[in-house]
Amino acid sequence: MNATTLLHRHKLKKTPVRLGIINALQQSGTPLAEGDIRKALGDIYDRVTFYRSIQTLLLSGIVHRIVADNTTIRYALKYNTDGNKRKTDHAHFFCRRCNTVVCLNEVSTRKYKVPEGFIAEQCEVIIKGLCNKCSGINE
Amino acid sequence: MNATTLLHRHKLKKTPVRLGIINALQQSGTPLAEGDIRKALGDIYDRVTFYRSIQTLLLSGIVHRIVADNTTIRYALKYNTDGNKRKTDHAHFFCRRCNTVVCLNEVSTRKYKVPEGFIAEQCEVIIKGLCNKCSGINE
DNA sequence: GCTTCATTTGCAACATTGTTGCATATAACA
DNA sequence: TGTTATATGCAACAATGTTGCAAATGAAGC
Repeated sequence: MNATTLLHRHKLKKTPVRLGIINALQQSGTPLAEGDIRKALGDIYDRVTFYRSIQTLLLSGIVHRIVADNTTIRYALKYNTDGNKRKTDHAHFFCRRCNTVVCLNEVSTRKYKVPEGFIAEQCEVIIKGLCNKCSGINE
Repeated sequence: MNATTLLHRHKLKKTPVRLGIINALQQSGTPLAEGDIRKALGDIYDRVTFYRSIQTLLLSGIVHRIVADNTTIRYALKYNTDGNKRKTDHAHFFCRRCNTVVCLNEVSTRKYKVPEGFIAEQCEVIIKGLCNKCSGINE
């Protein structure tokens, strides 16, 4: 599904930044950081504009934010290229060597039992280690 | 186990900031943010000093950092008051209403299967929702 | 295509979390 | 008590994000 349709379905105005963000995320296999996305858009948009646009996309459920670490924030589309919504409850992998974040779409997060009186609404799982490209490299 | 012994066992100098951080975390039931800890120490130490001290405690394995959200960072002791090391692989709960973070010591993180070639070293689980104090409150 | 108007954007400023360099102060040990 | 490696404070900077306000623009109707 293309960016225009996606925005239209969510009743959002078709602005160049939003289109650019969606396209950049669609073209990238992995979740991207603010810097990556703005660079992909040619570094012509203000940081504030990026943050407001990504906020809109987050609230609309087009994009989700992955906080792998306090300084490692990535954004990923919630839609596959075929336009189907991805499973949202998947784990994420963070490679400590190349800093890449990978959506492990096939790894569902488990249900955890919380103490009496607590209400669990959401669960985030970040697995840290070495990715397939870095695990073979001697350090 | 008192703060002095803890530092001594880890071959760390006994400085007022380190002692203060450990005492503040020991006295608090829940993980604390930078601001909470520095306030508990009377707001007399520089932020840089706090960060360098907490870094030392993190590297020594006395303390661990919980990143519930990019703007919600908390620190907690890895030792119980009896001096025994806590299980480190426990889930954390983040209350979206009162912003409290709770170590769910009795909730162990599960083992997740990662794709071929990936090496999982660590796993962080953050469960978000309402804590026992906030779940009963009508909003 | 043009007008209108709500929405978006850019700029300036500020907040939070964290780091680095360098000079000074201090804990620990002999 | 003196020595020395380590800790601290201050100034500066970086990354991530937010808010206010004026100017620009997308979308819808005519």
